[in-house]
Amino acid sequence: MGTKISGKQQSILSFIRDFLEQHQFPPTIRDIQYGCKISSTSVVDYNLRILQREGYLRRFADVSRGIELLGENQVTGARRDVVSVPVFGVIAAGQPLSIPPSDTWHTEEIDHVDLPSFLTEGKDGVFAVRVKGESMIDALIGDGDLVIMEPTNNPQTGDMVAAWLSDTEEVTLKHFYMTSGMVRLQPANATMDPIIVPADKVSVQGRVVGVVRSM
Amino acid sequence: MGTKISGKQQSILSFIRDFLEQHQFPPTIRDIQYGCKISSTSVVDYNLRILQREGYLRRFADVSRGIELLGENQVTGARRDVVSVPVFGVIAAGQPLSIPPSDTWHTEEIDHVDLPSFLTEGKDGVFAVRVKGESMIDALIGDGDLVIMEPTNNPQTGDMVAAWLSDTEEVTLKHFYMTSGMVRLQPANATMDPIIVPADKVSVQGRVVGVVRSM
DNA sequence: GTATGTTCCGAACATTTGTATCATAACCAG
DNA sequence: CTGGTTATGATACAAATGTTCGGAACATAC
Repeated sequence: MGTKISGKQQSILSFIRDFLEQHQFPPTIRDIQYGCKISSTSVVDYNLRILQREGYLRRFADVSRGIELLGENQVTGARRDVVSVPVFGVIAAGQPLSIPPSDTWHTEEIDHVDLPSFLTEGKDGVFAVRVKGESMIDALIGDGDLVIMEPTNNPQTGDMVAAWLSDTEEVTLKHFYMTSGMVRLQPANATMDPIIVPADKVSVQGRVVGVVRSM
Repeated sequence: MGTKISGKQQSILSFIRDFLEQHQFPPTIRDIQYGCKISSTSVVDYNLRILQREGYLRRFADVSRGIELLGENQVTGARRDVVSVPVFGVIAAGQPLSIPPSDTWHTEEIDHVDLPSFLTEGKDGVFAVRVKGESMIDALIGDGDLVIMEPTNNPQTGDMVAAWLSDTEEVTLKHFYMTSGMVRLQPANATMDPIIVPADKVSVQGRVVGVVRSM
């Protein structure tokens, strides 16, 4: 930001921020006028133009309340870095994880948790599962951890996936490698042996994109 | 919420949510009209009244874009389930972790990350440290993980703490037990041996309250 | 069928609200 | 002081936008 801004501009900026906190929409020019005890709408407009030129905010012409705070000033911005994802019951070694159809995700029955957006960036349909038991310690995942997953049917080589093994009837979290009809599931802990099974005995239920542990 | 809402109302609601995501202000009646392919503004108004009556949103009479989403639907707003915490460099086995004074936390030099509030609930002065290296795998913590900590000098028995061992000059994350002048540091992995050292050779730098892993 | 309530339509209306204009004051360098 | 830019004021205008209203279309119950 090139220049420093005047006291009046500072006051306008923080008024907009406060207004945005209280209501859920930006103020009008006149809201700012009264809020900052400015004598005329044109003065507000004048200063808003400067604030825009200096990169503090963005305006939309002819749009009522068309003010968007930028960068540091963003009030909703911090909250915008958050994504609410549904939590589907528990995942344990001995039971498949059932994923409800996505149109039911927003009912009250399903618990949600807010996650920082860097966990879900670029992913789609992300959901979370609570881990029960110690069966996934080899993936550095313990009892009570929240595993963040992205649904997928064709994982990339090396991805950590939640895989259902139809032979042993269990879910496991391992790194995925596909080689000529066979699937190798490699524990994150290198000292442990991989599982190698025919591709048709494995169904991948999702790709692990993150883990959250709370103590 | 008492009644179920119609498909059109559902569509209006999610349009508002999407609009709020993209811009930083709610849509006008006509925005909704075109966005949801509704034939008249009065129909939008009609359905908005219902949505308000059912508690999905709140409207401000005669105020342009005077729509506020409520509860579940809230995109931006008085939502406080997120906390922004500072991230202090890296923590590695071989180096002490230096915690800057708290009055410098909000400068731009320091990286921040938004965390779901359930991780920091009831805690004070929470900060995060990025883990480098595999030295903490016995605590189910891997390379690149983000460890969330609460500063403390007198940890409770059983807490997982970040401890600096002055003898070996290293930081380690272990469960803390104090017995008559001696401190026992117990790895989370039960098969590994605890470290037992005199209390004056240990300085506890913080209590681990959570872990976040992103892949 | 009739009756009744809900949902929708189109258009007109009234207010809100951004923008433009012009004049004046304040400031600053020369 | 004098010319320039910058900041302020008051007001008017036009576009954006919420609201209203009579009636049509549709469903549901009697």
